[in-house]
Order: sequence, then C-alpha cells, then structure tokens
Amino acid sequence: MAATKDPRPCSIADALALVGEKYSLLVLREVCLGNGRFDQLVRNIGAPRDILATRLRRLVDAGILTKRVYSERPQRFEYRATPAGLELEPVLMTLKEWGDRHIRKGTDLPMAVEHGCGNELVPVVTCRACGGEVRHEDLTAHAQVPGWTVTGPSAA
Amino acid sequence: MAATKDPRPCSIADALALVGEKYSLLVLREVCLGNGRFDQLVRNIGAPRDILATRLRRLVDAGILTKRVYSERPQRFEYRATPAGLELEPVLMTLKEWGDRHIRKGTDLPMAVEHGCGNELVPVVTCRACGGEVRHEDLTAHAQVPGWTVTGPSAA
DNA sequence: CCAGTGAGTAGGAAATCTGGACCCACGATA
DNA sequence: TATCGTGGGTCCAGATTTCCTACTCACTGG
Repeated sequence: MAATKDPRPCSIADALALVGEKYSLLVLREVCLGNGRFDQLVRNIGAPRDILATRLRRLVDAGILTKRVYSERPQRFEYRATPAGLELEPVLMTLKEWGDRHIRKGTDLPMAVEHGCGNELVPVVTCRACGGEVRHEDLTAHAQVPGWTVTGPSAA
Repeated sequence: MAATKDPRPCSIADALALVGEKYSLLVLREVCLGNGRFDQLVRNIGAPRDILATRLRRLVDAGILTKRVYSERPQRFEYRATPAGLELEPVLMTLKEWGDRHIRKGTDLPMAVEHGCGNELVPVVTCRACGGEVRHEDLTAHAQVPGWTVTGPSAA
C-alpha cells in the first residue's frame, strides 16, 4: 500500500532537498568565489548568523562543503567546496546567465565571469552525445519507476 | 551612506528570489513535462494546495508561467511555461544530472530524458565562446559594482 | 439526486526566519 | 593591566511561512 500522496521520485527534488533551502546556493556561490569564512558569508549573503550556521552544517554533512582549520591558535575555520560542490558551480553559472538576461535584462550586470579561454563566460547547456544546445522542444522524458508515468502516478 | 549590511548584488540571488522558494522549481519541472493542471501539480510535487497556489501566482507574475483556460464551462486552467520559463529547463536538467550522480550515485534513476539526437541526455555546461566544458578552475569572477569586490564589500 | 473532479479557501499547529544580543578565545593597543 | 576588535559561533522572542486537514463552490456524468 504505497501512500498515494508521495511526490514523484526525482533527482531534481533530491538535489533541491540538499541545496534548495534559502541561502544554500548563495553559500556555494561565495565559497566558489573563495570566500569561505563565516563573517564573509554573513556579510556577502546577508543571512542571519544562526541560519547560516545551520546551512553550513547541512552542506558539510551532505558532502558539498568541508570545514578546514586555517589557524590553530586562535582556532579559525574556512569552508571550501568539495568536488561535488564544485560540480554545482555550472548550475550557478547557468542560473546567473538566466538572471542576467531575464531579470537584469542584460544591463548593469553586477558580476562578470571570465572563462579560461579569455572570453566572458556565457554558459550554454549542451548534450554530451551530440554537442547540441539543450532546448525544451528536443527533450522527451521517460519515467522509470513503477507506479509513475511522466504525467503522474499510474493507476497501479 | 549605503547600508553596509546589504548582501552582494548578484543575478544568482535575483533568480533565486523568483524561483528559489520551496516547490517553485518542481512546479517548473512538472510544467515542462506537460503537467500544468493544479491537481497534477499537487499530486506530483506533494506540496500543500495553498502553498502551490501562492507559488503559481508568483511565477505567473514573474513571467515564468502563464495561466490558460482549457475549459470554459466549468472553468479550468492550465499553467504553461513562457519562453523565459522554458529557458530555465537547462538549469533543471543540470541539477538533475548532478542529483543522478551525487545522490542517486548513478543507480535506480527515476527518470531519463532523451535528447532529439536520439541519445540519452547528459547535460554539459559549456562556454559559448570556446565550446569548452565549464569547470571551476577555468573561471575568474570580476565584481562590477562600486563598493563590491569579489571577496566582499570594499572599504568604501 | 448523488458521487466525483478541479480549483481553490479557511484555520490552527508546527516549523522557519529574523535581527539582535551574547559568549569565548585570542591579539593588538595603550 | 584594561580595553577593543575580530572570528566563529549560540541563544532568544517575535514575525512570518509552511503544513495539514477540512471545507467550499461550480460543474459533469449517471
């Protein structure tokens, strides 16, 4: 008797359960920029200190950040992204590009990112197999869990 | 006297202010799958109905969704993604891929997406200028707002 | 008439968020 | 020595959100 009210099993939901809370992705942004200290995070994100402490614990537990000592006496810590955390950076860059275009409308961009090739980074999501840009009309989803179709729970 | 406690101006933060609330991106996932009706959203996302109603209003206001009538009598609505909404789908796909690898560890994936090229979609974020994959070590950020550096607010 | 469906509202309890105050260890200043 | 400043937090009261269950309203189909 599977509870019929369970939501769709989905890696997007799983990922958001880890990094979808308020401030979590901004923490990752700052850490990727190299700002891993508590006070920097508080200032640059604008989050309350205790909430930030909670988020940091969660992200460390999830294996997205690590807490490092950078000074023994006095004890001082710094958060850094693990490889898994760094692999979320492309998500952030894609989101930034969307915000640049749709919210800032391409003007007064507060931050530019330069790619190693020397140009300004404009991220494009592509298909590994064919290299083509990913666009909605080229995608077809297939649910692979019994009890679920793309449109919803099946009539069991 | 700029308030020194304002957070860093950033398109990522802007974007998350619109779509970063709980369930918002899951709404977009369902809508992109073609499930734009209220009850489908409730079932597939597992969100409380009132919260969902709030999110839908917000996403419509933000120009990410539109509300369409698909039946006059009785009045029935369907939510669809606007072009701006569809352009967030690559973000979702990238997030899904991250979740597939880091949370599901590549096993028991609940959903597969096929690309128009005939292969299973594995999204890769690339640089528009050079086509290379975006990786953390190739990125350099530059703050472009007076009062801010990459590391934090400048000393005025 | 009755049951069912789609799209919500209503209301109270539970959780989360907020801004600020506070703590502790240390180093620097005076 | 006393005091200040800094880094990294914790704790608290109050406001806001979110959750959950139930209810409404309009309509359809039998």
